[in-house]
Amino acid sequence: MDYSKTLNLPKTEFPMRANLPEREPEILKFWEEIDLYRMVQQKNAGRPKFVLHDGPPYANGHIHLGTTLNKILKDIIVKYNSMAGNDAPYVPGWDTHGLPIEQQAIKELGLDRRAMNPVEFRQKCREFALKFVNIQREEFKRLGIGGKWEKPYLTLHPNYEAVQIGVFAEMVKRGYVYKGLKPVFWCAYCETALAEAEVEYQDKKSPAIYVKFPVKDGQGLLPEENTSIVIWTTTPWTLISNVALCLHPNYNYVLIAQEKEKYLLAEELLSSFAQVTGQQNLKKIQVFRGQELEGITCYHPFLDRESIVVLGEYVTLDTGTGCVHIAPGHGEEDYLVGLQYNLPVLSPLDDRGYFTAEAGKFSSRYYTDADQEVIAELQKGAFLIKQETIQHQYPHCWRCKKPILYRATEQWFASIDKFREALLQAIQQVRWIPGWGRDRIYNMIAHRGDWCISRQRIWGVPIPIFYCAHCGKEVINDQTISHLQNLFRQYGSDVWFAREAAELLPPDFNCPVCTAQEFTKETDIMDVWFDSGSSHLAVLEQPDTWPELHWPAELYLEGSDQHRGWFNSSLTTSVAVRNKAPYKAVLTHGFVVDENGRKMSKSLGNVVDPLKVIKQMGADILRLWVSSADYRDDMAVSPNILKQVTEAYRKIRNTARFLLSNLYDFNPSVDQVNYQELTEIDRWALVSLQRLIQKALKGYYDYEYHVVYHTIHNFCVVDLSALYLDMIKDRLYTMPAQGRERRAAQTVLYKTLHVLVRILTPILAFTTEEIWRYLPKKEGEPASVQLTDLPQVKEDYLDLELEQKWERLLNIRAEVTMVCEMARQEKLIGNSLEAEVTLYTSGELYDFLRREEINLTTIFIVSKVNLHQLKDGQDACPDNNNLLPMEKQASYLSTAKNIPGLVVAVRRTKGAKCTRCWIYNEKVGLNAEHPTLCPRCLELIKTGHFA
RNA sequence: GCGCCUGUAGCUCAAUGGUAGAGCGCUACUCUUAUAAAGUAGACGUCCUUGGUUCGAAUCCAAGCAGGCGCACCA
Repeated sequence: MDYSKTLNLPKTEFPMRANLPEREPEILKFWEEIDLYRMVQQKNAGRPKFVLHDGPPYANGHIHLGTTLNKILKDIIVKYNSMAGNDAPYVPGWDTHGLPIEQQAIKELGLDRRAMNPVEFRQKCREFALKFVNIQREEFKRLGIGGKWEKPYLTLHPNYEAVQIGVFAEMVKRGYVYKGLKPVFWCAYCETALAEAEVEYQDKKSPAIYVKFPVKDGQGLLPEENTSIVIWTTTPWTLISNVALCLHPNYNYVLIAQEKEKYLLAEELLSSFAQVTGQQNLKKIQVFRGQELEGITCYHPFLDRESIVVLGEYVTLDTGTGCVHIAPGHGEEDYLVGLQYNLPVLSPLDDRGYFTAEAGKFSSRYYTDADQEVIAELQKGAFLIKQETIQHQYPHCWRCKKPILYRATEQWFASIDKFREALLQAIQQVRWIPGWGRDRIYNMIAHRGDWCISRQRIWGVPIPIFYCAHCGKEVINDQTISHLQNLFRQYGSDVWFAREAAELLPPDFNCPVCTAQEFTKETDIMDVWFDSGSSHLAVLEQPDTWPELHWPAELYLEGSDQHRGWFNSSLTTSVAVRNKAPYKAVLTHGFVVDENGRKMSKSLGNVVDPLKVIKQMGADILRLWVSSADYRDDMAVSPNILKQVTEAYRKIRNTARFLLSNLYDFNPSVDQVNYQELTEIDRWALVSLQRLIQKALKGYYDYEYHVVYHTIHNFCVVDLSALYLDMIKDRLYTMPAQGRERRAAQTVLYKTLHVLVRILTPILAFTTEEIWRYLPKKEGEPASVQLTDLPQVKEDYLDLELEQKWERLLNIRAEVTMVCEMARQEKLIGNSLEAEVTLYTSGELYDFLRREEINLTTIFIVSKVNLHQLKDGQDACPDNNNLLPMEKQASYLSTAKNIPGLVVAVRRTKGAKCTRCWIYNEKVGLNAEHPTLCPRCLELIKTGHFA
């Protein structure tokens, strides 16, 4: 007879193979059909708000692994909060303005922006940006990210722009904005000022020259005759704008003589100077302290101009001569020194990098071409000591990759100094995770210069300032701004480019200064960092559009590079107009690197494309990867690592599948067994489950998802797969289907899966939904697992005494399985059910085992366990005299090392295998009708009590 | 160059200053009633390096190396 028909073997439709690339889109469709995000919001209405404000990715390409990591982390946080008693809305956003989009639009659409009218050009940029918003939106959704995708925020939305110019105006009102002539990074090719963030450093070859500045007035310290201060520069063209020479106040400068000439330079650089220039026989005449020489004047070598000696701490001695030529119009530090000494700022260059008439004989030359002319000019006057070519790192435009220059132009600035203290104080009110983020942004703010807000570009939000055509005064006030805001809300910022100034001002508007009625408008637009930096007001505080949000946000979460970026610009605008940070906490993550810790780059060939991973393995694999590692550090990814993640995924999935397959006939509403009626093994499983909940919830709470991952994975592998599930198989398969014993095990399986599926939901969004569909439901349970709440620890299940006892039992079990393995190696047994185990022990341990005796075969999963008490004084050393005669032939192991006082002996059981339950029993064969059954199975079959 | 962070088994992570652990992967074995599953066992570590503090250092300190991020690469 085939007794397997009388067993309750596992059964489920839940597929073992995930086939995520095909299954996930189905689930996505389901979520859309039921409008899951809205349902989650409804479920959480009235709960405490947890607003995670989305940092807007830039809409100019497909998503990459960095944005994937960021968005998945955000989604885990939002899903966790949504299931942990909070109302956690998520409004995604995009950064849609700026130079990169302009340039890509130009390139991809073949536009000539000079030939187009600005409104038309902006339309193309908008289309380009919106195209990628749509692409990225679908890509993010595919990752399982939940949010208000149908109503995201875009920095190009009319209302957003209106709020943004309001922020700017408020800053003007508070006196934080000024127009200044200041050197900024300038790209002559792109014809615009660049933000610091838009600059990258690359190798460049430059001429390096040593130049003589003849002393005009040595102030009694330096002789004037044939005496020069020697400077070194790698940008000869900037000499045209030279107005000073800078020395370090505390360095020694030496006056040396070579033949008739005398040179002044830093003492420490004398030898390198001699070497480079090939000058020999240099005689030291006198040594000065830099600060002594302040105020000495020199002749400009080829212009009719004086150059004065000034002092600066920033002068270094690594290259050059320790004497730095100063052109305040062409360098940040030059400019600062210039301010200190009230030096003129010369910057005779136009937007395209050509010298203006102001440059005299150099006018209309391209600035780099002027290098040679300057050198020629120096040679002509014998002011050039030496020329060489050096390779150094030089700032380049991040878009066109061309070298850039420093150029003083009229720009609008935010004066950080005016509210730096407030910024620093606001930083102290924020929780920075990890803690070092605070120091990082604090130091950054403490040292940053003024914020250059202007960009000489088209695709952005205009700086909303008018100029009186009569008196030239700039005009911006509540009246003009609120009028403009209305226009922006109606027409978007395009209106600024489409209309003349008069059509942008309130009717009959007069200049507040001179009452004139004619105006021009500012042509600069704002830095895109001002766009995204205004999002906290343009999004969080717009109840008409997003009533679910509030200001300030509970959390910002971005990569650690955003300390200088979005965290910074958002803080700046927020403190400027609200005196407070826009976020209560800031969490940062590291960057994606390869398995060797190197950054991803095309040239290294180590780039992992998330879209490919989704196609090949599924989004849940990416989500599990994000959860698997500690993101506060850099996150490594490689095919090998993804493979490992996939293995873990399979284990989790298959564990869930096994639980499901044993719940096929279980109705939680009627079949659950009371705690009091559970076996000890079951209760122990529930203790383990509580430990899982504890650890996982703490991991979520602490933003440590790798702890959650490891805890869950470990639980599946050890507590369930290796222990509990293995131990209860007999009960599940062979005992009466509806009997208390089997229902007890099923009760635990059910509770376990119900916990597992929920506690995994923030991470494995798709798979948990799939599991949820198969899970036996009680009435009233929601259609999506995301509409449930996370499990809580049930204190009643935390039986500490039981837990301790089981720790001991499992240690003994480990010992037994090891001895079984030895027996197996010796081909004494195969399946552990072929083993009969004898435990030799005494004293307390014997008493302990005696009390647990009935459970031991189940725990060890063997057919028989004998307990043998050693006599007093006998120890449990592997002394054959201690063993029963039959065990002398058996495989055995002393375990004095691991479990003192215990010897485990294993032999092949004498009984025969019951063909129903596979347990070996000496009484198999006694019944003629069922000669292959053990007494237990016989009883069940005879009474028909197995269904 | 400067600042911050990181550096434990092939991988992902643990380890109040007290004999370095887990899981995965790998190898071998077992099972065939979770089966493109499941169980058991085994091997695998100069805890980045070098100094120092300490009775004792993966852990504290210093220097260095490697990687990441940021600042600056100036003249």
